[in-house]
Amino acid sequence: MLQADGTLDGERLTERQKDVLDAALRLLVEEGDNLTMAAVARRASCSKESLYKWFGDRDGLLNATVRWQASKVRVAPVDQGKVDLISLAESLEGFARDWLKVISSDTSIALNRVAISHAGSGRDNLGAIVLDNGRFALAKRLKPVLDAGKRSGVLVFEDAETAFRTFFGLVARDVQIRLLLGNWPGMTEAAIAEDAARATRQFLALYGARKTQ
Amino acid sequence: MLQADGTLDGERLTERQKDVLDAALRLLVEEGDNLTMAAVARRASCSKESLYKWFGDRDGLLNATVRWQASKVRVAPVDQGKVDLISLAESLEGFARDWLKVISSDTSIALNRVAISHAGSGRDNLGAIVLDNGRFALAKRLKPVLDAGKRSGVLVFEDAETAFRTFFGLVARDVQIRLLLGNWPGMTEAAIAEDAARATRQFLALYGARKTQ
DNA sequence: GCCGAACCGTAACGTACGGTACGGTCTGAA
DNA sequence: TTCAGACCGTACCGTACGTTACGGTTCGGC
Repeated sequence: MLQADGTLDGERLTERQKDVLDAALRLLVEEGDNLTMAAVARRASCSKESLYKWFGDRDGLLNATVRWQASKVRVAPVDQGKVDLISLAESLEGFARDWLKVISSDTSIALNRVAISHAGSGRDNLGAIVLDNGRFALAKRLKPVLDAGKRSGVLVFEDAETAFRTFFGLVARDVQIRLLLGNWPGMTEAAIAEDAARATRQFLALYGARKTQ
Repeated sequence: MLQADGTLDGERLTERQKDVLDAALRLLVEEGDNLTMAAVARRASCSKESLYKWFGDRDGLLNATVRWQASKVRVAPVDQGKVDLISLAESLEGFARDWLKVISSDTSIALNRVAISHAGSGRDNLGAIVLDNGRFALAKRLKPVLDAGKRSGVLVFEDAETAFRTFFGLVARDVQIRLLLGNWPGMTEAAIAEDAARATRQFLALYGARKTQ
């Protein structure tokens, strides 16, 4: 079983269980929400009995799988040393690239799909987990950068939250919803880079102190 | 049965069938994808046999329901007469308000959820239908406005598609994905108006010819 | 009034799948 | 050697639900 408090959860998992969750995750990417307990057991070469012993029930398994993937994506905080405009722009562009790469990845799409499918039905909603480790984690990492830019006079805004959300919108646009709905075969590396650059340029045009360049 | 060609489809439906689809739609909003044929029949006061006769199978019923709702949202094209900046801004703001109202509505959330749940599994993907009548329909209505603004010198851009997508991103930001994932109790009328105004302001700051005001 | 079509309500069928039980195997400790 | 625990594989159970079948009712046309 997995602890219910929403705190750190990568712990308390044996290596075997992690392997099983990896198998479940791969299966989730391939088959979507209509995976069966038997299929997971077969893929992971474990017994259904063990699945139920470890994760309680199907919802528990899905929950653990989502948490397991989330715990893998946790990233290091960024350095706030440099605050000039070009380094800030580079930082923003990096964030944009990373985010686009994440939301266009197979696993992100699969996880968001299953979380959306279960929205408002499962007792513990996967949507909150996905959001916490996706959009909200991004905000938590990006806001210090924005604040640093504001303190150093490179950026000007009053509310960091709305500034972040504007950046978010400029980066993501309609990409995520289209991918979730099955549109678009997938974004190439070049398209991601171009989109990130454009979004950064537009964001600086809106929130940059003065167009020094 | 419903014709398979993706053309206009509000036709070929008797009033009775439309009532049934309305009932199915309400049930879809309430219960999500886990609605049962029996529940639809009970809610619509019709027999399961009729459901199967009219719509083939469960997928067919879902498909018809989505198409039915889509056919109801079809809107009139906008007038392109006025092209000065303030009327253009008003027009954009109206689009933004409408779009925010749509994506935060119960039925839109429910339809997107079921379309996402079935992405890549159902033989006819609901995702395409939802996109065609949502994001793509919006683009088709908005682009003439953007082009008119460009011709009259109020807006300056090279590609209408990317301009539209920027506007889309500025309006929607993280609203839709958060709603689909179960976050946010719902946007108030005031918040929608404020967001629409902000998005329009930002879009004009990026694509307006010169800040005449 | 009679007939067939359309339809309602309900009962029944088949099956996929969540969940459980159980026998067999391995391992590590006493 | 033996015992306990963890685990695999598989068979099994119960049920929900998609799908079909059928008797009864309404209704429009002759």
